[in-house]
Amino acid sequence: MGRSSELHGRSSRFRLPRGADDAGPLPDDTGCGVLHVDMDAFFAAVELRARPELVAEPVVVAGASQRSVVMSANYPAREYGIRSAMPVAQARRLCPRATFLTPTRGAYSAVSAGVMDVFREVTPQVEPLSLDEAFLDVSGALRRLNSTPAGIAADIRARVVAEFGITCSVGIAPVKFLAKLASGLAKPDGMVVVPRSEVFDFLHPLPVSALWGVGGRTRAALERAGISTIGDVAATPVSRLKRAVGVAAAEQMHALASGHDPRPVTPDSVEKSFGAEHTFDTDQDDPEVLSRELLRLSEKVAAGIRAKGIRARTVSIKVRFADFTTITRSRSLVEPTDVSREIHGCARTLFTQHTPSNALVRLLGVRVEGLVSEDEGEQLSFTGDVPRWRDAEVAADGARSRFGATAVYPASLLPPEESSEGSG
DNA sequence: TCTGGGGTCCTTTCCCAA
DNA sequence: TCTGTTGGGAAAGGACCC
Repeated sequence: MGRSSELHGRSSRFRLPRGADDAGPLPDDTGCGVLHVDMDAFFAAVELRARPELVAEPVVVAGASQRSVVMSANYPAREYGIRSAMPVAQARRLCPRATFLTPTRGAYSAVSAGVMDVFREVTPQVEPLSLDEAFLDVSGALRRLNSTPAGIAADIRARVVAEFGITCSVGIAPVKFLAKLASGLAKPDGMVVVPRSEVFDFLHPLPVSALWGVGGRTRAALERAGISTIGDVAATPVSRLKRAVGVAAAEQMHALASGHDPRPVTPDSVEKSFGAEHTFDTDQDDPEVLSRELLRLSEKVAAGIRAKGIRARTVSIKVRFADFTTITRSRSLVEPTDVSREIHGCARTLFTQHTPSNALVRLLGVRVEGLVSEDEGEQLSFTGDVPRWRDAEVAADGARSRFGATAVYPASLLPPEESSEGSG
């Protein structure tokens, strides 16, 4: 999703027209071991399976709150200029007759898991990037499947449509970054091969914003230095790039622009952090509301890491004020924890230390970092009540998994009249 | 126009210890 | 003992991605 639209119209000779993958001859894909598969308008496509009458109409998936943004828009909606991450109010102005659907909890994960299983039948070398996209390294599977990368891509596309009723696009290239660019150009419902011999013809006319890691700020900095295409980046000395964008970005950018991307497809990436955040419908300064939200987020984070069997060493909070300025504050614990009472205690301390009591708050977030597996993070220094709190929270996890997410929660999360009656 | 929620990675700054 | 340097880790924030 995202930036493919600005790339379209360029390098279109690399794109296989719809149907070409099972009809005409496939292009030279020798040495193109990496596939990037990306679902087309994923959330909208999943919703439209249940609403086939809307397929040709503009459809937007977005939250119901006034402050929601577009999560996904189908291609008819995109013709009106609607894009993901756009405020819903703006999307309604662009296309008042569009159908706005609220996301179906759980549906996208289920479809995603099924699609990823299809990929893993092709090769174990599958690296999911998000619910709707993944890299596959098929170089080790060619002989076993007696196929080519483009042939495998065509099979995957056919299976995803047949089994899940949604379309996907595939980029096929020698390295990850090129495969990802190629899938963007393939959208919607197509595939693009970047033959090894034509990497520079494909890459160098593209705008710098097509490079991984180049967003609005970096593009502006590059343009100030007179650099606007990927070919310009490749032709610019690294020392000059470093002055424009910093050391790490310059080195990465120059390598990518030269067609180098040493990153392997890695199936087992380790998570670095886990968090939850919430934007209020209206800005809040009520200490009661803010405190309750901080507890809810801490509970959610703690339950999340317990479910994954991990503990966290560092707790951080995020506070966005009414004027959209945002602070993050963090603190490391003596021992890693997965107990919400401890996470909440730390989050509450950070919040009271760093937020003026009358501040209007737009968003609150709780995140944990420094993750270790449960056995690594054995809590030897537990004192007093902590093990009992942990036992209680684990028991609540069990009840929630059997009776639903709202089965058990702290009394302080109940509306005032209920909590005063002591239920919960 | 009015900006979600989930993440990763990098840079800068500060503090502490050697 | 005092001062300066260096290096590492933690914290904070920014940019970016989907």
